[in-house]
Amino acid sequence: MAKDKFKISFSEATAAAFKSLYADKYETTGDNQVFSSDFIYENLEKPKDPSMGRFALPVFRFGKLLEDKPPSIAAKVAPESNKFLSSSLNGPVIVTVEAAGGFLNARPNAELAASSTIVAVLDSGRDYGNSTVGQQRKILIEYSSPNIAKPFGVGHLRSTMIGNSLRKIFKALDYDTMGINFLGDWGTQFGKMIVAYRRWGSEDTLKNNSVQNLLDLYVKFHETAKKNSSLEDDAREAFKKLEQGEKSETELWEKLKNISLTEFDRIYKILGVEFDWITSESFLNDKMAAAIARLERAGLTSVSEGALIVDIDDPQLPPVLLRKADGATLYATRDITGLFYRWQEHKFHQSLYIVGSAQSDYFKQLFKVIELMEKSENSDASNAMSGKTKHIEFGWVKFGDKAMSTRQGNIVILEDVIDKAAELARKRIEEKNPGLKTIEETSRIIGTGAVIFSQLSVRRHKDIRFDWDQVLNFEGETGPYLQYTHARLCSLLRNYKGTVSSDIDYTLLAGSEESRVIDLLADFPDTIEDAARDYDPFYIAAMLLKLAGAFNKFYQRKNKQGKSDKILSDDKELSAARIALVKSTQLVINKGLYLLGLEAPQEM
RNA sequence: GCCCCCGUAGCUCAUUUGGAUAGAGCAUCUGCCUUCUAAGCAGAGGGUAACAGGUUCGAAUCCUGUCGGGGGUACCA
Repeated sequence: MAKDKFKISFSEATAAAFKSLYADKYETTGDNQVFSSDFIYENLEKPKDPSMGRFALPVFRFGKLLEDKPPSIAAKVAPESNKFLSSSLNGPVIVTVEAAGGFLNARPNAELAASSTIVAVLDSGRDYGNSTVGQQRKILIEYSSPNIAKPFGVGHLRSTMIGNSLRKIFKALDYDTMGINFLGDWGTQFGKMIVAYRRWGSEDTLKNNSVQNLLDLYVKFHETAKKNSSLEDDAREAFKKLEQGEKSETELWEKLKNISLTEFDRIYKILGVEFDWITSESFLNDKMAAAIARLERAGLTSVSEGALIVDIDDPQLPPVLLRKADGATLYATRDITGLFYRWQEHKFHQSLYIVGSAQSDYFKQLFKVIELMEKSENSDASNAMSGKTKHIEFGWVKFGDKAMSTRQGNIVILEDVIDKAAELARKRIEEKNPGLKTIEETSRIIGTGAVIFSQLSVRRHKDIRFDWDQVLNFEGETGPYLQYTHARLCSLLRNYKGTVSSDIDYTLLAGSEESRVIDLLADFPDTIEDAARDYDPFYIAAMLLKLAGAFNKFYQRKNKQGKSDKILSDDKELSAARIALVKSTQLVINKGLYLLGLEAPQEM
């Protein structure tokens, strides 16, 4: 993480202040705790209320060490810190410290903060916020991974958008990222589809609106199977034949698969989602035997009730099935095989699975198998995939009160949602900006923006309730609000006649509204790293909302006469300074939206 | 039964490794466009953070228990 010069100055001055005020304690403690500037730097926090300062050091925990009361410590240290801060430099004081209860609140010199931030943003442009921490280490990210022969529902959206965003985030941090779409095109479900198609389907089923028809078949299968359990046996039988390469099953499967692939491709284009590798379960068909053999060699397998299993020696988790009693493989078999393959091909630093939390036990099992196997093989840690795989889980997308379930037909088709949102956006544009030439494209950008953002604006582990009214609302904490702010920034830049430059009078940007915007711009690089650390794009979404809010507040600020205090005016110096802030904000919102997977319209 | 996750304003959610007076948005109400995009801004009301204990200088956050919701629990993926 790039060190912040304001925080460094504060930490050094404050460590010096502690040393001089508590010299006796320093003698016994040495350069540790509050007497170490590094320690102070590491323990800085962000004040809850931004008006209290940009960063803060809580001193409560040092009460015992210093044998003093926290408010008293803060009250003594603050002036001493300020003394060091002003004496150590010839130039202006770059940070001022203020005691507030048990906190030392620090505020960078507004003018210096403005200049260092804006220079950094304008110099880096689109690269602002990027870093080199990844050092080109390889990260595999598996996301989306829908099942073929089912429509792309809102339930798949969460994995898709989190993964798509993480891929961009890790790329920005100089990781060598690889986005993988692991399509579910194998397994008993295709036995089900084959059985259902033979019973109720026809050539017509595959023609018009065919994915919807496939869903109807799938739902009908499960309805019927409730009453007639022999259907499930038929499905298993059909899948077994497919796995053995029987011609008629294979041909039908190919048809179902092609319909879905075309469909998914279209959806991903609409969403702007990209992958580096689109693969599928059937790709692993000829590699599973070797994978099973490897586990057998490692002495992990046994036969139980006719099935080939790995007992993972955990009372809380069931064994992993590799082969069913009828000889057919399971999802776990293919996942393990796929992992072997990915390791062999890519020797990844990390491999992430963006999959719902319902599967958390499953991934525990999976990773345990790998761990046991490598232990048994005596792999040395540097050449082991164990410990490098991670299940990035997220909450369910609920519809009504229930989880969305394809089997029960309780599913909202993603494209319906996007179409509705885009339609609504179009109406808004027709009312408000009827001259807009790119109305078609722009309404689509806004519609998808609303839908995508709804998935990323809640922390990953939480369940999301899918609510039409909420998704179709474009006001407040929404994607369209960010896009609107971006369009507004672009509009200002179009209206400005001069050239945007960071060579401006920074004293003109020292107001509290400007400072708030600048603080948030300065936080952006850390926010990207936070998002990467927790594998959660939410941090970026939340920060952008704050930034947009702070900017809009500045934009609509009124002057003393109660008139709006315009960004652009006859005052050339002032306009030049403000437009530099506008450009910086526009760049960061644009980049942030990009990292989330939203497009940023110039006009709307 | 056992295991995991969740419970914060009427609703949807923040509060990053425990920190300051628990904050936003939606909805409701009140203001603000003859000049930079009102998809905006300003303001009002709205809280026993499910409940009860515990740890701590300090708990929405950590621990224990209770209640409520969701998920998982070998031949689905």
